[in-house]
Amino acid sequence: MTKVRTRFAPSPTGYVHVGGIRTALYAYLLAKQARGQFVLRLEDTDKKREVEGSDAHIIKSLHTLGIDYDEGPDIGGAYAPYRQSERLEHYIEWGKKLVKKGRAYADPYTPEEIRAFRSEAEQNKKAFLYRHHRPENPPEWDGTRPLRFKSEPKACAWHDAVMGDLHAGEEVIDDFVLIKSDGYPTYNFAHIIDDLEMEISHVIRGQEFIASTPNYLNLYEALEIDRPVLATMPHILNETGNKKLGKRDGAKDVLDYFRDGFIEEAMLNFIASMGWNDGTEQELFSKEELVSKFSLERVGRSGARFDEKRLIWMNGQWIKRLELSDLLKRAETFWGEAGQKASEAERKAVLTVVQDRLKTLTDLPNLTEFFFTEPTPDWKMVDDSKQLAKVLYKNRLDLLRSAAEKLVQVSAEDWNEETLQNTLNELLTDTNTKPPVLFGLIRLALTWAPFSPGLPETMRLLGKEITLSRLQSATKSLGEERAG
RNA sequence: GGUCCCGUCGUCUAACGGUUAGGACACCAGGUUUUCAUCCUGGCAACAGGGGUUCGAUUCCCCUCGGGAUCACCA
Repeated sequence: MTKVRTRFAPSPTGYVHVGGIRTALYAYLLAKQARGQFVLRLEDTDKKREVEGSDAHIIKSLHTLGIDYDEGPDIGGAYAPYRQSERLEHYIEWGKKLVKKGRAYADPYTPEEIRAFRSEAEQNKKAFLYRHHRPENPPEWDGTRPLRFKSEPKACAWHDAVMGDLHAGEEVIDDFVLIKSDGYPTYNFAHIIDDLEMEISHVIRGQEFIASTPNYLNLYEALEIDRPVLATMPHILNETGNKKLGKRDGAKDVLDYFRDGFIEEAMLNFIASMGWNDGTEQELFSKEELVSKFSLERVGRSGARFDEKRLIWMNGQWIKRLELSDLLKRAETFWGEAGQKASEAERKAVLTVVQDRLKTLTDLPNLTEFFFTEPTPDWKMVDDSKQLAKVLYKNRLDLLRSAAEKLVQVSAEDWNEETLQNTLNELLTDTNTKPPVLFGLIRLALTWAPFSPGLPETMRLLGKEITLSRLQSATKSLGEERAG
């Protein structure tokens, strides 16, 4: 097996969204699976579009997700530098080689002249091709004019590891710019040179590059070099499914998902499964499993929509599988105000009872804050509940009082889940009430939260004293509610 | 518009000529003498359309329709 080297080559023009991450992830998986290398290369050849700090942001995104590269701009490597702006002499050198071979020439036209050619072609309803205006005696290339590729138009067919056999006619072949007048190469040229020099074996990229691939093929030929394996990913579509996911349309920065309480296992699993599956009915894959099971052959050819509901479900699944100590660490920045101040032991105890219910870490305050601080009664929550809304003021009062009277009899030593459960059940018969009503009311009186752990668990953790005092303050607030 | 790619439940997908078209998310209904949530069980729900090829097409071919990408001194 030849060695596998893949790369992720973003341009530092901002953040990375899930589409970009998926491309990076697949390249990473492919390399790791073959015990090859995954490299990060920054394609910063358009200084106009460059966004300050985005290289650090991209690096952080990859680190956060655990997509670790073996070589890159910040860590170096045998093929350094990994920033295209630092490799300019390489492109110039190859450009000169092409000139010498008669396969590249300086562009003598001004931008205005080219615009004129273009509009003329458009008026005649013909596709504009620069090569129709190829100059007979181009000036010498001195670096101040664009260097253009002298293409050899012909139909071509090639194999793509994901898309299968692809083809295109000669009408798509043109004399594209290799090196711009500012001395920087275009993507079209730079990526080919870098992939060659960095010995990249597999190029994994988005569908938007299919259209220009025939031109790359033409260039590989002119350069007389072997091309890497090409693998083209279908796009990830936006939520409405009518467009490729893009920053302009509000595609989120992947780092935002972490801020929103998603964890890396879920993100990786979810992103990988948009367009890939192993053919079985398995839904949950760890990074290690992805590395061993991934294959380009099983990547689908049609675009996938981003379904956040599924991500949320998956996140809950992964949170559930976390070791408690691990969850504690990850939850650190997500606690509510009071939870923030609680001791580690308290947090741990609370986490134990809520772990199964967490979908995202941002659920934490809602689900736990009442354990640490006195909740504010909100009778609207009672009225919003189908069963509870029907329970009248007097009955509410009676139920809360009976609950307090009954629970006060449970001794501190017996304040455990089993006893509490039994006590609650007795209360059910005593008051001749249906569980949804009695327990629903007590749950709210104790937590005033939209959702919470089981009642006996909650009461045990709260302790006898707090449980009783909350029942009392609920009773009191009910009185005030009525008066007001 | 030219060129190219794609088309299975609402969504992510399995199927590589013969299946009651499978799973998951979402949704709905029950259950766990306990609410919300979790969990369990069940239900709803798809081969874009039309022609071929074949004993037999979701699967192969053609056309139509639909969706997307791309046509820069951006990547």
